[in-house]
Amino acid sequence: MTGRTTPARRRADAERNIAAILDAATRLLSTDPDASTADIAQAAGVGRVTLYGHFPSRQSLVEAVLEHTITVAGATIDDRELRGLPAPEALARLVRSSWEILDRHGRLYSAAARALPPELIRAHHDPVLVRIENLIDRGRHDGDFRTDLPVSWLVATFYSTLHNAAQEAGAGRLPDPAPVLTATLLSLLLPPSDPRSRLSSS
Amino acid sequence: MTGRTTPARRRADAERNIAAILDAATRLLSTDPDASTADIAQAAGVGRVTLYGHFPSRQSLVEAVLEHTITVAGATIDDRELRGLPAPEALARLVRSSWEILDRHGRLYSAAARALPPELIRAHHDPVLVRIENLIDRGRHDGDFRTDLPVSWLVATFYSTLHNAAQEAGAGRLPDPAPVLTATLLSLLLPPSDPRSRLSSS
DNA sequence: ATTAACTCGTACATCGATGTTCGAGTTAAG
DNA sequence: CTTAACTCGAACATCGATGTACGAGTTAAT
Repeated sequence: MTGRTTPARRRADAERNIAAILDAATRLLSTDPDASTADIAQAAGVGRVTLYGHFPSRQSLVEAVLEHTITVAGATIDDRELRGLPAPEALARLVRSSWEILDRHGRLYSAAARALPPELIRAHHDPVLVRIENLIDRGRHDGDFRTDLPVSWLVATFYSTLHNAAQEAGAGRLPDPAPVLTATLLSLLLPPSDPRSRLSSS
Repeated sequence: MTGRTTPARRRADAERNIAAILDAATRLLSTDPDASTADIAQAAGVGRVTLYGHFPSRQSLVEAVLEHTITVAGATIDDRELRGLPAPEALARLVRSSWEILDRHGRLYSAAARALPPELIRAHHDPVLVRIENLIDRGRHDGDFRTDLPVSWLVATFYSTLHNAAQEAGAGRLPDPAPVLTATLLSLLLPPSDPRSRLSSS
């Protein structure tokens, strides 16, 4: 609820600052989930009081950032062109083009999890997560992805691996993440040929 | 430096409390990396002052916990019996028997990363991490594990997946983690048969 | 039984972060 | 140009966490 019930016409000035704050908060919170409002305000080139003028509490700011990130990521990860492709190819392209955005999305998501009550998190529908899940699901139905492991596990591992790659890349231990990431994710998702890596459906 | 330069004979009483504090700290910090000294003291059944009597600062406590965890994990993950086995089999057994300990080790490690300066972290040699790396390395030399991805990446992904499994299991989304985890890790480590999941060595 | 080690609660100083208030200055909008 | 919206810094209250000081009570060791 960042106040869009009434049009609430703001001055151009204010609008600009709100955007700057949101942007700075997104940037800072994705690297340090515990960034202070003071840091965020400074990074946005704005007084701390101004920040509180627009966001009544730190929590509401985090919430707005979450919503903002979900929107941005959802717009960027436009999968219309991926619809026609076989799932493995679609996933490879998706990762190659936007693993960074996906990772930031994931980080912000867990930053929000630290600062927001769980029910508030769950209240935000997350189209990105849904899309990933749909993609994996489609691959399974087409026989391109493995079906011996639960979908929820595959999705979780997908994000976990993404985050891991971003960490490693950030630490300089992984110069060119995209290809490595793609290979790893496909190893995870493609049907296992070796029986040792197949879950025996006891 | 938790003071083992001189024998420093302590009263049985004190010894017991130190153990209790260390134990409680390990327990709390592995779930919440930001647990307060007050919480830890209470969980240990000890006054906060007593805690500071043994550990001059929160930081030194975290450091002691890290060392303690490394020792315990190192003792439990005794791999003598795994030496003779082929790497994939060894890894499967290792995961099946001690993924929880490995995960706790990983969590504490990242908890320590939050509270300790990086150079202090690096100062603690970590036999567990080394062993995992050795195991993966051995598998690669034997032709059992893939060589198209960097070892450092495989190790990082190993831990990341472990942690992910613990998260999912904790949230009740993964009733029986061990087999799923084993299948996932082997998919990651075994040489890829499908060229789509193999890193093209450009 | 004596002593030294240890424990405990309470109280206090400090620090950093959140959120609020005030008042004076700027700036967009009509 | 006038007004209302907005911004800003400084100051303040509050809170929780860390770390210290004191003093009286327990408890292990010899």
